[in-house]
Amino acid sequence: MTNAAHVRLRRRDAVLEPICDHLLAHGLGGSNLRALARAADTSDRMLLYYFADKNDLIDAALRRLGQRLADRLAERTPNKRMVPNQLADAVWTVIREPDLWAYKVLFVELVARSARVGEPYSGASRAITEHFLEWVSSRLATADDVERSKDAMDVLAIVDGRVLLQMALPDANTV
Amino acid sequence: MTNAAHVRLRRRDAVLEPICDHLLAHGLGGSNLRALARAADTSDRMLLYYFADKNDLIDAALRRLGQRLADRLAERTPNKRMVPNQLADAVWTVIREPDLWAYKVLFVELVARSARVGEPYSGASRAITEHFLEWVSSRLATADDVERSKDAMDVLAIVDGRVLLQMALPDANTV
DNA sequence: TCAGTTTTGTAGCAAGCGCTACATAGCAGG
DNA sequence: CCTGCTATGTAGCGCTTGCTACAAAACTGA
Repeated sequence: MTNAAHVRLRRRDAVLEPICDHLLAHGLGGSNLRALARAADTSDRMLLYYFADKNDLIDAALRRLGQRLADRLAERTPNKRMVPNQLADAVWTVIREPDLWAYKVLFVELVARSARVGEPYSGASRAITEHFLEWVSSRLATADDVERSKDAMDVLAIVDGRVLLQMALPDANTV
Repeated sequence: MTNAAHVRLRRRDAVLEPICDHLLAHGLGGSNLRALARAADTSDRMLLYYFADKNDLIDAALRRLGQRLADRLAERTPNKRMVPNQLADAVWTVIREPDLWAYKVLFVELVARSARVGEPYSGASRAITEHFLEWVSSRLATADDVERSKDAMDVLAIVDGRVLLQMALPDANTV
């Protein structure tokens, strides 16, 4: 019956939200099935009923987090097209707010894993990055398409570079 | 007797080299005591004889790796003082060579852990970063001291940003 | 040679992990 | 009410991990 499958999908979807929050708060390393189940007020047994395996669950959660980050950024960022350096500064300013900062910390962990472990991390990190790049691109004033996508990569590199430095030297005089 | 302790220290030192290599090749996540022992042609039992515990071992290895990275960079980089963008490009060019690239991948994993786990990762990542900053600073043409150390942070941020982007999108047209 | 110390091997513990087998409870249609 | 499917709890397996207990070997100084 299609209805049964449908209910399962809705449940799956609902459970994903608290799991994303747990992921943000404790990172990939602090997210085993039992802890995630507790966060979602269910059991590890049920998580593996909704999702094929842990990778499937993590993949879904990470993609949703990518979406959430882009949304929150869009909300808090001036809605006009800018020059690369302007945009980088704007994003950098917003992203240091504590709730958004957690996304970037998680992202760094994700990229590290994607380089070592591969799936599901590499797929998710690629998707999130491309998604982010697209959004950055949409806020850039650069006219030429090719040039604009290059600029977008520059913006992302600038922001991520500062993020990494800030993480390594938490109390350095921030730029 | 001092001699015994001395021998132990030498042994400790010798064992560290292959462990660094293993760390570079397999990352922190792929480095449990048994694997590290195999790499160093000894036993986990002996590693815990030379070092207080795993954290102690990892800490020592990471600090040595920081030293090694700075040395290798110095070898392959023009020995003259440069403007920030010049230096960033020079470092970026060198660091993409495969053997040096592994250092940066490991560094990203390290920073991710330092933000979540704390010691020994935060101590090591701070030490490595400061060491690196000092070296960058020594290659900068900037006259004023304060200004130069700011420039050094810029250089590091630029390079690390490109590293992270490259890791997330491995087959993107590199800048 | 012998006592005492340092070094090393063997074996295994306790905890955590992803995942599964099995049984039950709940609910649907006939 | 009965039958069959869906949903969920319980228990635990097999594996990995950091670390340790214990004893034997190897060495050292007298």
